[in-house]
Amino acid sequence: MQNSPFILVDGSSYLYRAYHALPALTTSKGQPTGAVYGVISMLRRLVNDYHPQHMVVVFDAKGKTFRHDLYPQYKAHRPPMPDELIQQIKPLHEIIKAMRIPLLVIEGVEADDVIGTLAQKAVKKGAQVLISTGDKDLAQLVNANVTLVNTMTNTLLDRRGVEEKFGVKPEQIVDYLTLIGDPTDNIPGVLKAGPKTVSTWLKDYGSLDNLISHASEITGRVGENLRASLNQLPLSKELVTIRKNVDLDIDMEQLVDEPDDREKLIALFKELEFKNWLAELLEEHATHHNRNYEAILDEKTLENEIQRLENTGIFALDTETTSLDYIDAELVGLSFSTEAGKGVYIPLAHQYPEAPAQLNREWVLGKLKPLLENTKLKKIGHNLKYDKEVLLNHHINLQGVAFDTMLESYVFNSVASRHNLDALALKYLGYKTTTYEDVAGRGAKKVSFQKVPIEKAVPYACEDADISLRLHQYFWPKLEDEVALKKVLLDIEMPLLEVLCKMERKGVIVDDMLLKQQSTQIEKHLQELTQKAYQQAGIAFNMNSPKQLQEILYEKLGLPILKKTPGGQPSTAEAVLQDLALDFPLPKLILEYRSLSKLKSTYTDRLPEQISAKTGRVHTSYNQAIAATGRLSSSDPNLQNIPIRTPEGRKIRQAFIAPKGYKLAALDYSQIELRIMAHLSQDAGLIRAFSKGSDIHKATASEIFGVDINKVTPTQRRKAKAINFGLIYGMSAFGLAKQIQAEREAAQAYMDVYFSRYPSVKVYMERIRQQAKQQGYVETLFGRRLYTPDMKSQNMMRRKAAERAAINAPMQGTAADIIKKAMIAIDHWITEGKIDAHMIMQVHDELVFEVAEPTAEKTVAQIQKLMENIVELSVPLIVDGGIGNNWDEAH
DNA sequence: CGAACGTCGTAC
DNA sequence: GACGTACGACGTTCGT
Repeated sequence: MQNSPFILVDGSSYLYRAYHALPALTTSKGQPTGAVYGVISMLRRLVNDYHPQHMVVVFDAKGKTFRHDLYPQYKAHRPPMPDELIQQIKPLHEIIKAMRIPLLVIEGVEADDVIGTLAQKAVKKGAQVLISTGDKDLAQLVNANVTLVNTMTNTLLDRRGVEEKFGVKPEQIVDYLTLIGDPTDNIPGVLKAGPKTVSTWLKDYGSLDNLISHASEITGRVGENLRASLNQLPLSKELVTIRKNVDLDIDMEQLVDEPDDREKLIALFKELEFKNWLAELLEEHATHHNRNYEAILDEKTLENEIQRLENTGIFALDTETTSLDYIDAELVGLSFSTEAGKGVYIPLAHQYPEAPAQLNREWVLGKLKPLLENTKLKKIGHNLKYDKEVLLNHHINLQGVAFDTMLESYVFNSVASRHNLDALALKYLGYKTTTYEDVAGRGAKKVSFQKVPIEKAVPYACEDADISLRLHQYFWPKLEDEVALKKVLLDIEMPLLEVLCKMERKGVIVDDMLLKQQSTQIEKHLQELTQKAYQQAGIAFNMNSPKQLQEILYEKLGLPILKKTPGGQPSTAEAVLQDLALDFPLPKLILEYRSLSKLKSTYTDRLPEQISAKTGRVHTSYNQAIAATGRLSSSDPNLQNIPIRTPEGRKIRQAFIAPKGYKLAALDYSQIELRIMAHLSQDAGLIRAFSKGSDIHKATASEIFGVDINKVTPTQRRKAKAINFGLIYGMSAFGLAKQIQAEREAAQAYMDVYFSRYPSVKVYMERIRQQAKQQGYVETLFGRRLYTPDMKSQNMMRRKAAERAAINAPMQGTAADIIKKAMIAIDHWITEGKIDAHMIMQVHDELVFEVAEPTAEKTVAQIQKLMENIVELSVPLIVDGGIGNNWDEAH
């Protein structure tokens, strides 16, 4: 480093070259960035290659220079700088400043002259100078101490290099350039004298002066041209000569490359969408950041740490485990953080050759148990439901779970695509975390966390606790300021975390023998269907492949194309096949095949595989921070989409059974979203219908078809039902038409009549649209917020979709809030009353319980009351309940 | 060979 | 183009 050169960068030459050489990059907003990118990548390379202590970037100033005074036609033919280039100068200068590289723009002189002067000064101070430029003119500055580098082409030019390239010595470059001239700068040379001729002349005569004295000796046309140019050559020489004595009031010692202004640089890279550099910067940010992470490997340190955590009273924690599956997961280590930037990691079960001795897991957990189970010590973490479950595997019941940053993020803005720690750190803290893949590998190379070396595990694990703490420090003040959001977090989501934890761990018994029987039956049926289909098609094909099916149906058999997929392909979707099935046999077979094959692959085959060997039950994961509206989602397996609508599908529910001495009870809210619509819109007609306890679809049919409620036909009710559901989903007349197989105009007429009968519903929908557009979000009854950024999208489709989502969200979201509140209340009631019942499943508007047989009826009746009275609306909430030996029977 | 994507189908 | 919210199976395509 001591010998690092003094680097002078000819910014202007690179700016032009980058602009012309590189593709015209722009940001998504259309700001041109190609030239900035080119110049900055060149600067970054220089810094990386040379680690210079002294460096300066020089740009031409705007306006005239002394050369214009000498020669008015100087650069007269230069076209003005293109707009796209002008726009890039400011951001470029800003980035260079943020990189803390000194930047010079001197009025009245060109960058070359500044560089020439600085080079001279630096050499006098004994420095080796490296001039980075794309301009050959600067070759005149090369000497024993000054070298050129073209960072774009990666070529160095020292004395020998100059001789090789130009055929003359560096001292002769000025004369060389004078004789050749420079058409771009409008500097005249000798006509017809190019590089070859001129280098020969200079080899023979040594210098321009000597050549001029012997001008008469030069033969031919060029000789004549030379003699004709004699008068203006001195001027040309003056123009091409780079000044080394510009008056610069600059202290060379101050031209120092300093550490970046990270924040500024991050902001600029974000703005210009230089994503790779941004990521790199954030990564460095993480590794270079002032962090204090330590492993705890001895008893004394652990005891001190426990004392410290107790004294602090609130801390973040995270667990490292052997598996993502919370039932099987075992602890590999634990991390804690009490202060941003600090963290400790207690490795407990790292196993690899040369792994250092770690504290005994049982001993550590014994020590930590009082701390973790202390309700007064507040815990912060990210997705603590998982940590709580893992700790339960070690007989520790984590208490004092005060803040879950995943839920904080979700309540703060549920629309964010993901709420995982890495994404949040980047989004809200500008912090690039070390990912699990970074320490444990990915794909085939992925190893268990046990195999991760402790020195790698420490920064990873501590970071998780540390970042969670910092995220809490970010979110909490913002949530505290918004009373409704704060309540959603503290009164709904945080308590629900505990309820879901119990439900997941309890699991549900699935009769695998029954499902396997069903699989066998389905398989037989599928075989038959396949054979029939092959006969119809005249060829064997993969019934599961939409692509092959498409070829058979539309190309081979020439069936009419009724609809195309968004990708432009003829659709083989259910609705389409249903239409085709009216006239052709194959589509009907396919439909039957598909529905059975779906049942088999997704349910009857898969569910038995998902029974835990450890508990003999199926344990789903309820995800609390996925659905933008506030609903839960379920996965691994998804127990929220078990079939019910068809008899064959329904049979799968018969495999969900209760243990001995218990029954399954299912309770669901009747028409909850429509009731919420009645409440939110305060539509008198709708409220009246619900209050009377009418069949709501019949009531609607009675209104829109103008018949007595007792005279409503099944068809009328079906249509009314379609309208009711369509409203909740923001459906258009087109959608409704398709749903009820009517003309668009007819559907529109139904909707018009509906709105005239229920005018407040129309007002309400319009109000929601307005609200979504103006304030950018809509709310549930309890103030849960859903942002609707696409309401202002230029894209009509996105805008319309955003409108529908905005209309649906308050209803779907309020329903979600209500059932969540009910779950919390029921859990509380079961615990307090020591009721022999377990909540085991939630399916959006339905709760499923295992209830002890003798008191099943009574228990269900009480749960029903709790559910119905959890909130008072302008219309009654009705809960239907059932009890049975399996889930199907319980309905 | 696995990741990413598209299509389809199940639920509320 | 046209119905909101999810999860997941399967096939296809793409890149390592």
